[in-house]
Amino acid sequence: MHSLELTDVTATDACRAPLVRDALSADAAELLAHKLKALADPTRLRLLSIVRASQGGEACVCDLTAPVGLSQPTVSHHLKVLVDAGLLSRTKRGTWAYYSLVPTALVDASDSLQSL
Amino acid sequence: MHSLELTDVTATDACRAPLVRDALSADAAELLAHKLKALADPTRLRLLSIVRASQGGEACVCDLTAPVGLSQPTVSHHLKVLVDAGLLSRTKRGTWAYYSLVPTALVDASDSLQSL
DNA sequence: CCCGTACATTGACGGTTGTCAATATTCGCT
DNA sequence: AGCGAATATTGACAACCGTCAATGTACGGG
Repeated sequence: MHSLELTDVTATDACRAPLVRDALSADAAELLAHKLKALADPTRLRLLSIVRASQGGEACVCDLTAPVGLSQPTVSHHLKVLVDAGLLSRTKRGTWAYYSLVPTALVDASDSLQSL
Repeated sequence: MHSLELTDVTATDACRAPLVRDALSADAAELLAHKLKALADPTRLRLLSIVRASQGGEACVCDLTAPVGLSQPTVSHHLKVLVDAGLLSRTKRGTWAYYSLVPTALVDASDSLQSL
């Protein structure tokens, strides 16, 4: 009845801890890391937070430079990074560019983290 | 009775979107960014995932180098980053160093993200 | 006591990143 | 048409980051 006793082995003297369930694939890791990299900067976190806290859930660049205390090109750069990562969306009205949160983006990233 | 009408202003022709609630402080942003920076790397995400998926919730360095395909010093470096960020804990047993997830660390980071 | 094994640390090197000044672009207004 | 304001893009530079080879450290077994 005990035909396949091939399992185990490797156990005794070494470390070899087998996986109980499968881990993140290299591709999935690369993808998630890219999104997290966009979030892993204090300035960008504040920009996201300010946009989220703004009336109507949107803000233009001129609203954002003063609070973070950085030059306009730098702020534009950070906003571009956030847009490219799918966290912010950009709408141009007249001369102004309004940025707002992509609805489920933060929750999605957050979920990916918990189910690592 | 209406002695200080100095407020408002700035409203009409410009963008000036007022904040509905307060945004992340610079200090809080710096703190969260530090933790996210530790997470924002594909190799470190995979290391976390493998540790989590390992039997007993722990793994030693020799279990981790092969799956990620990097040199032992590099893996040790990444593990140190994760420990310093409070995401992993290290226990030495004999010659081996066992790494395991800090219980609520991932959930905490995840919560911080959602309540940006 | 010495050897081998598991892991950490150091030093070096190329690639990436955050920042700004300068410049370009786009749009509304007169 | 032309000007000014809001934003984007470019180029440059210093700082940081991921990686490895080489070396150091600590532990267990003969």
